[in-house]
Amino acid sequence: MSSLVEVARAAGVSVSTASRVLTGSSHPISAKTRAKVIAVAEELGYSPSALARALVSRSSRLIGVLVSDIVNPYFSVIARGVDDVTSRAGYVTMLSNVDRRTTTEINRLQTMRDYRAAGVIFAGSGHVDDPHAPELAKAVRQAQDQGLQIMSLTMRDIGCPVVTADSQAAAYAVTDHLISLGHRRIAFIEGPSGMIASRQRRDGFLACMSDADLAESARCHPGGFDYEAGHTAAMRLIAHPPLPDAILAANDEAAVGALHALRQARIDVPGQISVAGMDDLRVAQFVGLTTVSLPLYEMGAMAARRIIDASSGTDSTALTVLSHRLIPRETTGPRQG
Amino acid sequence: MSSLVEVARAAGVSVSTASRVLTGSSHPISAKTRAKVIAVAEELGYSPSALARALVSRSSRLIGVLVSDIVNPYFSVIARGVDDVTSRAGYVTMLSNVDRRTTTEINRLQTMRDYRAAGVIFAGSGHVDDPHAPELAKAVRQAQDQGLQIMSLTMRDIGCPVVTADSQAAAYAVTDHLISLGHRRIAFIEGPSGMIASRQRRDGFLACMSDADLAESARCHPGGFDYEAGHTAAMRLIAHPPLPDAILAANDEAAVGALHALRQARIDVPGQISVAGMDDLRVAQFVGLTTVSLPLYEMGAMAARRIIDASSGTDSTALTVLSHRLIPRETTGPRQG
DNA sequence: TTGTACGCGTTATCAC
DNA sequence: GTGATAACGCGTACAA
Repeated sequence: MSSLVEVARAAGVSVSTASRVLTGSSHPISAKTRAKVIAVAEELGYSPSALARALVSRSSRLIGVLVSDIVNPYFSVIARGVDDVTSRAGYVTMLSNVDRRTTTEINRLQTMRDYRAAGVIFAGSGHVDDPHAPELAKAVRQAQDQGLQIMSLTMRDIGCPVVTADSQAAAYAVTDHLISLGHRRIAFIEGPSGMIASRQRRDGFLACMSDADLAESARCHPGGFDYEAGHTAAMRLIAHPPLPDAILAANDEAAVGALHALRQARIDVPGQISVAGMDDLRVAQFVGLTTVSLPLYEMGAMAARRIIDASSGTDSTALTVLSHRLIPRETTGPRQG
Repeated sequence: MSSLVEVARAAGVSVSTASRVLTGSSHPISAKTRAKVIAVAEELGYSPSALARALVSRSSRLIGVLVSDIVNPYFSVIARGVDDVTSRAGYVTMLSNVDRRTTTEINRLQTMRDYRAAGVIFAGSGHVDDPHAPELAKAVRQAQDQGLQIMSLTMRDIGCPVVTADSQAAAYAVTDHLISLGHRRIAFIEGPSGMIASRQRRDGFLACMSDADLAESARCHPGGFDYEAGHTAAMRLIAHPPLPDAILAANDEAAVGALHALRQARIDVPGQISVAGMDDLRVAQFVGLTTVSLPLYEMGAMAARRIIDASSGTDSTALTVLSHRLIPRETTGPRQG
């Protein structure tokens, strides 16, 4: 309700003096007036308009994060990483669900640009051969021209710095783990078709199989990133024997779906077949799923940190790859017989 | 980069005219100039400053939501409900994790007030006998005085409209379901101590037991809202036979923890013991957990809707209670023997 | 150490 | 139909 002028008037000082006190400026102020101003501000319940502040400083302390769906734990962990950094720095996190739609991403980026966000983080992966990609790239460029720091958490050609995990290498690592356990015929349940993330994970799987001279016994099956997809894919595998030695799903949730399908069919895991996933989300812990941990929290946190630091001058690297880690648990074991 | 003045200048018109065109005002404008302005704006990549706009209109199109932890699916579903409504209305969602700390809530509310948010939604439950409650209430009042719409998704005395579910009644409903299956000795694994939400759920359980003349065989055990808490509590139950007829956990995640503890101990569910939870989150579907569905998405969506509507005059009800629904699944069954 | 005055980008009021 | 101009609330040179 009360503005700086009102505080100043009530304290019997000029706006500049009040401003200097309230912003904690280094400008010298007598202890008397400082105390007076602070007291009055407190009494009037003064709330500095971040809007006006941003208007004059040409950049707000707002940081946007674009996720596919915040209900997906993959993204909520990222969002948490972002928010922990932003709020600790006095920034505010703006969240938007884009449901993997590039046009929605463009829209939301535009909106956040309208608010003169300090930066925007693209958390989701793009589509392979996305017809809207150029349009997105253009929107990104415009935003950058206006001073926004854009960051992506996946490899996609939108012309901005990237903080990511090497998901191909991660897929390679779990696959290698399965092979080292003696498994040869390994089925890969793919992610949603057309997503860059899906392709990377599959490529990692195939690369590892190929390097182990097992290209022949690698099988890729259509799937998705959710429980149902994993469940369905596993059901199909069960329906067409022989069962593979192991199943690797493109992410944990699908792996859990597959796991349950196997258990429902009374197939022993890891006795008869091993199962592994990717991401190491909470659900993987719950069911004791072997997986590979991706630095999701750190990706969000680091991207946010970059944006904040960039505002104060530091220049950011174009590509940062954070490391993953294999997490062997109880759903994988040595090959029997 | 380019402001309204620049667009106006480049189009050879006044700022007012440019503004009228770009805001889609009803003010009459010649088709010629309109087209010209639009073309120029497009070419210059004009992005209207939502900041300046909010400054003059004294309210932004920002809506804040305060959650305990966005990684907790309970809250991410709420956040999704909020964001679906806000973004469809051209608003932006601000997200903040407060880790159940009232002082943090106050801080974040303050920050969102600084941005002249249209409203702020408190998603988390408060603490019983919270010493900071008065301070929060005061902060809420100040925010309201400034025009912010404050909403709470739980019953807590902070002086704002509430959109919630009757969690006590929900707990009553699952308990009743267990009783109707013939169970008598029912153990309740409580939520985190000191939370209002925990108390409500326990009260619902106790009320139902009492109404069924089973107050004597009701047992409450300390627990929490997470997997580990449920797991630990169940382990303790297992260590001290006899086992109860059924276990009700304060939420789904704890119930899943308990479920796994039982399975690890080779105790058949629901053969030897029934297990139920509350919330009906995704994990409950996965494991076939009997639970009660709370309208979390709807709560978030409706609260957001209220805020947006209130900005355009409609007055909001003080208390709205959305309905829950019992979801019987495979972890509960009739009492044996 | 304190005060004055301008500009940030819009919208809205009023005049032409 | 169109165009000045005054707010909105703040930071900040510049002056005193």
